[in-house]
Amino acid sequence: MKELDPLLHSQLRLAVMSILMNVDQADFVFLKEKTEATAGNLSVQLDKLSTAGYITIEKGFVGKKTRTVCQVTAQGRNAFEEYVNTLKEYLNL
Amino acid sequence: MKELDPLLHSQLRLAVMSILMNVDQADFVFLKEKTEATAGNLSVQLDKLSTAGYITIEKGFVGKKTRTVCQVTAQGRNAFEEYVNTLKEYLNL
DNA sequence: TAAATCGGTTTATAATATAAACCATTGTCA
DNA sequence: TGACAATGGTTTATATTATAAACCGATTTA
Repeated sequence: MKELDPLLHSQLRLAVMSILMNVDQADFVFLKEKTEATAGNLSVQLDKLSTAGYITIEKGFVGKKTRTVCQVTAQGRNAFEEYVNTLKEYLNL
Repeated sequence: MKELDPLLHSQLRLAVMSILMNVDQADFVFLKEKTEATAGNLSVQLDKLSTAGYITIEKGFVGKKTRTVCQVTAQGRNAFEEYVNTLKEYLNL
């Protein structure tokens, strides 16, 4: 049985990736609302995804407020698809 | 976003459940070979599934050797199916 | 200007997964 | 026979992970 990418096999990170796969880009606040995660947890998991090269994180401003925008990378997309395929074997889909 | 049953959202436990869903019953040695898990890890995870009521564990003998046989329960079956459905939402399947 | 809010990050803790060490019984073969 | 390996596990210690709590600087609000 193939290994399930441990970076994706985490509820919150998977939720984030799932959102980013459909949305082209999303900011911190949006992800927080959608996933209902705490800010701290989200921050940590975003870092991990970013360190792995699965997403990019851009910190900018909107007026005077900071804004953190995330986007899935090609590598992240591949990893996600591979994860889905592996999972299908586990689930008999 | 719905929660993913944390008892199933674990690589080894998911692998075990996946096998048991297709096989009516399986013994410890078989599960160990199929999943390539260490005996200790498998033992712990089987206990958790059993404590949760997702599988039954029967210890018996074949000749003089012990034999531990596992089977998925109705509750386990339901949980697995629910898990699959929830996951589909994450993966857009 | 004090207090609350926004948008986060850092850090401490709880939970989880995993492997290493161990145990009892059985087989092996010198 | 008696030492040693193998089988079929369990228990326990450790590494990893997830999570929330505490914190921080800037901004708005009263």
